[in-house]
Amino acid sequence: MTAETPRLRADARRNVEGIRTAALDVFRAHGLNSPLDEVARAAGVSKGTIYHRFGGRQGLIDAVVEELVAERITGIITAVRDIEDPVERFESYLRQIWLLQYDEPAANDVLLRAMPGSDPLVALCERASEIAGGLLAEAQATGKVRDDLTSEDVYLLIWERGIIARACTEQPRDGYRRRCEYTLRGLRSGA
Amino acid sequence: MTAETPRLRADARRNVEGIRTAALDVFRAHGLNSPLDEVARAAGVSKGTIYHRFGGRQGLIDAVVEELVAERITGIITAVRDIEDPVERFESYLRQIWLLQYDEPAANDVLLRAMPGSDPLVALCERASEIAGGLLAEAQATGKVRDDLTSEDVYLLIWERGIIARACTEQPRDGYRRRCEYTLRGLRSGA
DNA sequence: CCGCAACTTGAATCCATGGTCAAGATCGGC
DNA sequence: GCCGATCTTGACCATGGATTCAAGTTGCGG
Repeated sequence: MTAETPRLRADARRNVEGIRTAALDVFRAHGLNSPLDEVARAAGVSKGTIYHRFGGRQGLIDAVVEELVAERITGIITAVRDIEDPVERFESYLRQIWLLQYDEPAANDVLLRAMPGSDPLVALCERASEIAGGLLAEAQATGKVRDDLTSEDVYLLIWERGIIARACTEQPRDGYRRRCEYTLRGLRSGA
Repeated sequence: MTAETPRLRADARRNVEGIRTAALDVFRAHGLNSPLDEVARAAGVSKGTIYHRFGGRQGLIDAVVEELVAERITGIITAVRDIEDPVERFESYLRQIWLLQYDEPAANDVLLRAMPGSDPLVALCERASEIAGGLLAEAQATGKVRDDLTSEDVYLLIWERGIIARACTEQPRDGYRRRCEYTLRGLRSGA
């Protein structure tokens, strides 16, 4: 694993690292659809180099996604496990995912399945979806969460938030968060 | 008012009408950002003619917006007036606006204030916002609607729905509607 | 019917982005 | 140090939409 490829020339290795770093910055700030030109500029190379080294946007994303996003999402998944109350657990999961979508455009792109070509991403999304389904079922079992809510709904609620978060750059985080709470509140069983 | 402009030649008048009609169709179907090419094709003229006659997208929009959208929105406003229960009235207003946003991309563009240059649109939006504020206040007075909800929130809830509706083309109307209900439900006072 | 003003056209320009590639620059083994 | 293999560059093409305008077409008053 340390040297599967014939080994790169020193300058190439330096560039690969520089590009990865730049991509992390740019993607974090503006999402996975940022112009590659911008990444190139940030890395101090020309975009041709990115295509040469990573084969295009998809390859570049694959090369940084783990560090960029995966740990954030798995972090939420594990953090939520410790919560006792199933309702609390379910709501906390959604809340955190929704905030992640606001805070990290790149994570948002991943959750929106904006990159259907990337295997690790798809896997991650599916894992998250399954988890959400489980949390939902447990929460519903308490009778405190609407039972007409489906896994599909939850997926779509996340999708909707993603769309919003994308457009939200200007909007203050606090209002966003509050409106998330309203929706969350609406998922509880009726009075 | 019948003939302020020197009077158009017959073919020009015919074209103006044709373009207006085509624009109504196209805008209704794909929103106010549809390529002008498409409008031109539908009208059987070249896009140059649209620029010549209307001075560009903005002018074209101004020329059709009344017929396109205004009556839909004012229709909702008046329809809602007859509802007795303030809570019901408020919720019905939101519900109908949200569905309008799904059903008519053009109306949605208007509500999203996507065209800040057009006076009648801005006026219409402001009127709608005021109405919404009033409905909210009355609904809150019953104690059945969260009193931490602000007019600003309501505006933003509509904005959020608009963003979603824009991206929603594929999504079934029914799910959209259901998720609207969830949010609506979340606006009621807590248990 | 003429002839000009009014109209229309579509080719041209611009912009922003994704993506490619021949040619020149540089590394590093010998 | 030399020279070929490896890298990088930046100019180039393509796409899709907005916008303009010179040149050609057409209505219509006289």
